[in-house]
Amino acid sequence: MDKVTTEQKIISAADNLFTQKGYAATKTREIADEAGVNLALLNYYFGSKENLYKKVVQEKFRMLLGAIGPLLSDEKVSLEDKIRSITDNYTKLLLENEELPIFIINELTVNKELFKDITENARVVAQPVIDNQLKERNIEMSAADLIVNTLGLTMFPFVAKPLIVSSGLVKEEEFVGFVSERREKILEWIIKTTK
Amino acid sequence: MDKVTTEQKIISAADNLFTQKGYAATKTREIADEAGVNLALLNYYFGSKENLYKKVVQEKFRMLLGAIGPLLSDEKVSLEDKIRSITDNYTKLLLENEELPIFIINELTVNKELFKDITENARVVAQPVIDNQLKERNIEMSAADLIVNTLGLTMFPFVAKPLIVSSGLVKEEEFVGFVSERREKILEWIIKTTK
DNA sequence: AAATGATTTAAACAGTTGTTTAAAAAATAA
DNA sequence: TTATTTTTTAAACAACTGTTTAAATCATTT
Repeated sequence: MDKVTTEQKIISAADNLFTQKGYAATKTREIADEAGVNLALLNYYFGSKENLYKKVVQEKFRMLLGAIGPLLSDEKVSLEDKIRSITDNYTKLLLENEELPIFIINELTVNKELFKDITENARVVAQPVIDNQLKERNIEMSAADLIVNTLGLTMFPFVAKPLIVSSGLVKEEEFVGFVSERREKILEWIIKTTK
Repeated sequence: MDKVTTEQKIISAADNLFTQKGYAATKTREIADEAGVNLALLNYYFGSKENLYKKVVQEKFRMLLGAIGPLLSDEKVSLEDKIRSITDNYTKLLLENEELPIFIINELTVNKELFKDITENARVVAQPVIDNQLKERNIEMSAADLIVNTLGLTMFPFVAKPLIVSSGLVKEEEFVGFVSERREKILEWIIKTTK
């Protein structure tokens, strides 16, 4: 009873190809082939390549922001828990979607126009809350630095994976272990930097 | 006496467009237009679009690796000086070439084939040296973590700039100040994490 | 000045691109 | 069943792609 609709087949194929090769390098005929579907059906169901792309991008954005967005601005969540949430949620998410940050960042750079409507709704209002929490505990670091450091230590290995692996710093087969072990260390590191 | 050769005009235009929009989205006619040069001259001087692209990529790679490569494996350079060199050199380099890391990382992901010959010559052999320096000073951190942390804290703001700015964490006009101030703090942070 | 080579040009080439069309097939409703 | 709508198909479309051609222009050498 597994009825995969034509729309789903197309979305899934488009997802694979767009995240792998980017917007411009992905051809509509490729998507149709990978989906095992007639070319004209892309336009029948989604109108245009650009529209199909936006569908994929919006979903990726939700994944990336939904993983931490609400948590950060919650006053009842302690600083430690926030940091732990970021590292835990993102390490888990990115292990399952290694291509996610590169795709988001690159397409955000290359296709700025296509993203405007999405990013305008994504403003994080967490800064004042975190600034307060830092002040209460007499930590002199800014919220921006704290968040960027936590995100950087967590996400950078995934973003720079091709660089890290090709330079021999971490071998491909060690990568999962490498980032998994970091997950536990990052909270300790971050706490040390605030003292 | 400023004779800019046709080759230079083409390379410069190609550099701009490739780093801005990636390989597939950049059209040869665009490059010719931006260079103010006849379309056929791209092939006359560089043979093909792919060849022209490789010229640009190799130069970018040299910039990114040349900035720290030799330093890291030098036993006479202390750990502190290595970290300081990474943050200083990269902050300076990336302030002048903000698009560099995204370009390298993305094209390394999307156009793996085009990079094989380049990356194979780029192996960093710094790990054993740094591991020794860490052991001598009774620091329990691994070389991989130390390098990834230092690179991450330094480069991540540039890599994730579109994300950081569009989320409102740091405003566009504050960005230069933000990364400049981080440059001095990163060494302190890194040292704290090793204690 | 004439001859030779390097550079530049406009035009054309063959293949690819995203999209549309009109007819066929399949699914649903009457 | 027949009628109607939805889905799928093969073919065509016009525009765009990277590249090549052959002639024109320019610079250099004899």
